[in-house]
Amino acid sequence: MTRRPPLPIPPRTEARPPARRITMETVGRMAGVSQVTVSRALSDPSKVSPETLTRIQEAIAATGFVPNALAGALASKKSMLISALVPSITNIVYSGMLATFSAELRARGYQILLSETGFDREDEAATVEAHLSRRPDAMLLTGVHHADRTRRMLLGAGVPVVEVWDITDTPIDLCVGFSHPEAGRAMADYARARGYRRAAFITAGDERALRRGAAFAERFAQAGGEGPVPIRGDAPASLAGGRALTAALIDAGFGSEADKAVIAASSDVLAQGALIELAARGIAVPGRVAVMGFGDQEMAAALSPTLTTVRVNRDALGRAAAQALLTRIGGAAPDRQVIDVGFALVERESA
Amino acid sequence: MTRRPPLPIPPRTEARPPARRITMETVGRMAGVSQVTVSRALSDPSKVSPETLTRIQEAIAATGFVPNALAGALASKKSMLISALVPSITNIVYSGMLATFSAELRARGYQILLSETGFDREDEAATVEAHLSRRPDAMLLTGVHHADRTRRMLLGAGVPVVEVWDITDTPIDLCVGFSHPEAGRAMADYARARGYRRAAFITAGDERALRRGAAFAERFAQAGGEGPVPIRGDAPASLAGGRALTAALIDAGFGSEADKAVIAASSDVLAQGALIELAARGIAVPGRVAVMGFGDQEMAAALSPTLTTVRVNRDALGRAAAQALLTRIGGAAPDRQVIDVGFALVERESA
DNA sequence: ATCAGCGATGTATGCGCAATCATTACCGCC
DNA sequence: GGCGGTAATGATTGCGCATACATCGCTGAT
Repeated sequence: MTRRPPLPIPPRTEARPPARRITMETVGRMAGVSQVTVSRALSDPSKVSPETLTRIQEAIAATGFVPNALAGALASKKSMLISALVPSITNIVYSGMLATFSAELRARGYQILLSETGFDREDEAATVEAHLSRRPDAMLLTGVHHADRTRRMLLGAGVPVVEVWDITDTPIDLCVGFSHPEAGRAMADYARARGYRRAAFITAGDERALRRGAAFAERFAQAGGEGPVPIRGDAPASLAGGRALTAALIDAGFGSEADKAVIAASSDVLAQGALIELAARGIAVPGRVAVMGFGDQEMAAALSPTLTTVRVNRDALGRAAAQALLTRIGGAAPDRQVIDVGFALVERESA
Repeated sequence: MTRRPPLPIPPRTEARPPARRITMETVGRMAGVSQVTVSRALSDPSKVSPETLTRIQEAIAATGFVPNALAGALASKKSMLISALVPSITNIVYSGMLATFSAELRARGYQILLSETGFDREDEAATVEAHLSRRPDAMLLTGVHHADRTRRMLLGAGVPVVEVWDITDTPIDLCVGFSHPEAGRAMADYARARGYRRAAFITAGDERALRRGAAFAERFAQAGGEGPVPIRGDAPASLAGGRALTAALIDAGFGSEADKAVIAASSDVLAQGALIELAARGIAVPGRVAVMGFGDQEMAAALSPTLTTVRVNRDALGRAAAQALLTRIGGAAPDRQVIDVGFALVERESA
């Protein structure tokens, strides 16, 4: 059942008439002043007499003049552009942080140049170079592992940089995030404290998720958990992926014994997939198999059973990143180069 | 249980040394050629002798030169920037389309200037103006309802524009989307065809969702459905919202009779919330109450029961929008101003 | 009366590049 | 052997604005 109306549209718009270029010069002439005065009227109206200001504003309204920020940036060496590189904008984890980050900066007059870089370092380097050519006033990068060339370019350009979603002792410049191994260990500690004796970790393929998984597995074993902790998965996080990974675990005998078992996931979406698969198989959660997520997305509290997960404050992260950059742009040395925003284990019904 | 390590960081980085400005002039001097030759080497290497090219490339590598795209844009009147305005980047509906749109354009050397506009028209107008000041080569807008000022600015600027996610007979320039009333009616027709006698529509507050809801309600009644069709909701789409709206409906007696009843949602997320609430109340889906979603997100097929929904091809939408703009930028009049990408009703278990 | 000081404006310059036009050397051709 | 043609390069200009500096008229203090 598909609709695809043909919709015959009259070709109203031919090639557009070449817009007459309106500049400050044009506006100034119309208002009887010079270009500089128009510039001043826009950047600091208090420097222009009220009558002149009025005439200029009328001329702007009459012509529909919109200042050319490219020329402005070239002359002033301030682009009012902030560049942002994230692995994926369809992932709520990044888009949520970005939304706050941009809102914070837009309020200060900055605009956002955005690129997705996937999870590839060379790709990222090329994107960084492309962004640098726009002379952004600052740049946001995701993660702390970059190609050497990326570091060199950034250092050479002298642009304020903030790396987010991770922390490191050797930031390029600024850094806002939390420790992924710590988070993995916190999940393991929680699982052991609740008495789960066997565990599995299902994960997406991204590097930070894998580090959480590795730390989880190591700590769970150290803390007296039984047997090796299987780590499964390397696809993008999706509900279907969570279901499939869980199905594979169960089919392989995971959770079949009387032992209390827990499936830890690298994201709430994967965890949700696990919940669905377990429900479909009639396996009680957390009675027979428990489930832990990561991220504390909006849906975590709305699922049934509600999802025990790790909360990372995306808003705080985005806001801190924006503030750190603004401080840096302002010329001040920020009080801290590395800001650990931490995380919190949220106990709910699923584990 | 919260971790927030103090992490004392040595203040390694003081104010950065002011980067010595490297320009084509600098590079040229080092390579023993003029600025123009460097420019040519970058834009069309075939115009430069192989030996010269080598020397220039070495100089570029040695200096870490990155061309200034602001100056380039000013001189050439081509910014290689595409501006995109979406209501929300955290909504997969828009971010999914955007991902394809940007990928398509990035492959052609364009970069994306992104802003969220919420659902406010005046806000949008201000953002459009800010974007126009960067002299983008084209612009993407969401929806077809804009402030008069927005239309005027855009027309005046002569920038190629594509409006997405909706269609209209009076596009600003180009338009790629589908008919929301048609989609609402298609949902109603399907529901009636399946024999549901009573219906409710739960919705987010955005204008397109409301138009789908209105069309659904009208058609459902016309097609012999019983009683008025309640339309509920005006919050952002969320799982919790879906649960709450569904709970309110059930508490009000909806679905309590022997009549076959269906809850139609303005998005898959709301529908998922409905599924969860119904499951939590032990109400059989679709036996007692059926559920229909909208969007066919990845999770729709992974839920249990799987979700009957309306598929809109986000990739196709983003790709068509990008292609239409590229054609326009190339100076050609596109064969169609309005492209209806249609939609498809996907029949699954929930209705 | 005189001059420093201030408000309001203008002139001149250059940001870094691309586009246009000019120049040079060298090639083959009749 | 002179000429048109081409490849490789350079000189010049200006995109539209912000910045630095200059100018002008006026006020108030001395």
